[in-house]
Parts: sequence; C-alpha cells; structure tokens
Amino acid sequence: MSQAAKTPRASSADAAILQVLRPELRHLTSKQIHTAVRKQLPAISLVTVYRSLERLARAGQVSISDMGTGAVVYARVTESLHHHLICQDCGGIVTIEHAEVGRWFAALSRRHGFKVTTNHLVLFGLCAGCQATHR
Amino acid sequence: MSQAAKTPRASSADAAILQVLRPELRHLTSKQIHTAVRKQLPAISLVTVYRSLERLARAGQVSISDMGTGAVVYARVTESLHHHLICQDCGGIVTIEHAEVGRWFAALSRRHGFKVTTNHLVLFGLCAGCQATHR
DNA sequence: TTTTCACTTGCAAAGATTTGCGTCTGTGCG
DNA sequence: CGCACAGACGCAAATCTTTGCAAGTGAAAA
Ligand SMILES: [Zn+2]
Ligand SMILES: [Zn+2]
Ligand SMILES: [Zn+2]
Ligand SMILES: [Zn+2]
Repeated sequence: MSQAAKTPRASSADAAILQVLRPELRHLTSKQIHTAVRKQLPAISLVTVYRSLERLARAGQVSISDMGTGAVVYARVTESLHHHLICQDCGGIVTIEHAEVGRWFAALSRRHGFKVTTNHLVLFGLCAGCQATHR
Repeated sequence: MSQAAKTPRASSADAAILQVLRPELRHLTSKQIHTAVRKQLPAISLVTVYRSLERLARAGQVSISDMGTGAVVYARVTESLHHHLICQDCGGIVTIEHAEVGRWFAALSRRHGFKVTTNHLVLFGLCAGCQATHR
C-alpha cells in the first residue's frame, strides 16, 4: 500500500532492485542493475545485487535467464508472464504470452505430477525468415 | 577415416570430446571433459575444450545446458533426444523423451513460424512429493 | 611444390558469477 | 536495556567462461 513511515528502509537492496526492474518487459544484466540501483543506494556492491537477485528469484519475484547475450538477464515477474523464442541466426526475439506455454506446462503436470515453475522460458531456434535463408 | 564425408574438417579436439561424451545420458562439465580428454590429448587446454564444445554445439552435435549445478553441462546429441524436469526443492531429475516436447515445438512452429532447435530442454519446478510437502 | 587462407590452439587477460569470512543490523526475548 | 540469533553486506578470492592476439596446421589453389 503506502510506503509506511514506521520502519526505516531497513533490509532492502531488494526494494531498490524491484524498483529498477519496474517497467515490464525490461531485461537487465547484473551490471546494469547495479549501475541503476546505485542512484538510490550509492554504496551498494555488485555482490549484494547478485545476492538480492537470487533472493528475489527464490521468492518468485524475479526471473533469471540466459538470452544468449553473454550475460544473464533479470526481469521482474508479474501477473502476466511472458516467454521468448530467439533466433540463433538473426538474433530476432519473438515474445509469446504465457497462455500457450502454460497449457503445455499443465499437460506436463498431468503426465508427470511435476509442477513447472520456470517463469520466463527462452527457446532458441530459427525464425521464419532465417529458415528460408538456411535452406 | 572411413566415415561418411559430411563434415570435412575434423579437429582432433572435437573428435576426442565426442569420444568422451560417447555414453548417452552423460552430462559432463567443461572441467570433467577437459580431464577426460587429456588422456587422449595430454596437452589440450581448457580454452580449446570450450571452443571445441561451442563449435560442436553450433553443429548440433552437443547440447549445452545449465542444470542448476553451478557449472554448465554438455551432452552429446543423438537421434533420440531427451529433456529434463528438475525439482528445485529436492534436486530430483525427471527425464522425458523428446516426443511430448517435440509435439509442442511443432505447435509453436505452426503458430509462430519459428523452428525451435533447443535440443536439451531443462525446466525447473516441483516434483510430486515436494508439492505435497510444500503445502 | 609453394603460396594462400581459413580455421585451430595456447596463453594471458578480461568478464561474469559465486563463495568464504568477518562485521553490522534488526528482531524477539528476558 | 542487554543478549542471542538470523540475515544482509562488503571485500577479497575463487570459479567459470569468453575474448584478444600471435603462432601453428593443413588442405585447396596456383
Ligand atoms: Zn522476457
Ligand atoms: Zn532469424
Ligand atoms: Zn539430459
Ligand atoms: Zn522434489
């Protein structure tokens, strides 16, 4: 609710990081997050950012994914999950909504009794254009 | 030398690594591969192992996956692909055959014109037992 | 055969991420 | 208030992986 004025901003690189990741569909690297969050917490170390992100990921508030850019990217997890198809040829990124992924996860759950929690799936492959070129 | 002429250039490192990854369902880290391949090529460097693995992955002969063990694991890609569901609680690993994954990939292809090439999918979640415990 | 040229490799260094360890801080309890 | 315990942090160091650069190799071209 409101930013209660009773407890000082105690334990929270977490809050600052969630703030930085606020805009949806924003995928930032640890370094980018570190830089951005320093505006709020000038003295925060990169290690703390890593540990905070790990904590947030365990709590299901942040996703951690390797999108093939050399460094892992972090994103805020919201009600409306999304996933990606990344072309290994042109680097093109297709974003798909959770619905069609969730349906499949549900099927897996029925078949294997396993509840998938992966909240930001990244699949690599070839986009339509590159498939043609590849022929 | 009596192999089909499909891949002309064969670096010795590549061949040795494929040899090491011969047994199916074997998932090794770069370090383990380096150690093993040194029996054939005593002087090979870890960097060469990494580059060779990257080359083999591009050629679709090796899969690269983060199975949550701290280091990426590499596996040989064979005709019969497989994938995994890993429980983030107990670490249990469920191996599933490609069929049910491939069906979904095919659906994605139809819907998005995107051909998925991910050949060793790893999904995290909760196994049946841990779901119960988690209640 | 000699030249050419793309590809492979090693070494050192850089970059990315995790871990060990000691310190600090907030919370709950007496 | 004063103490104990758990968790958060920083720093340095360890790991894991990638990259820059110069040298080595081998097969195709000349
Ligand atoms: Zn995304
Ligand atoms: Zn493409
Ligand atoms: Zn596997
Ligand atoms: Zn489990």
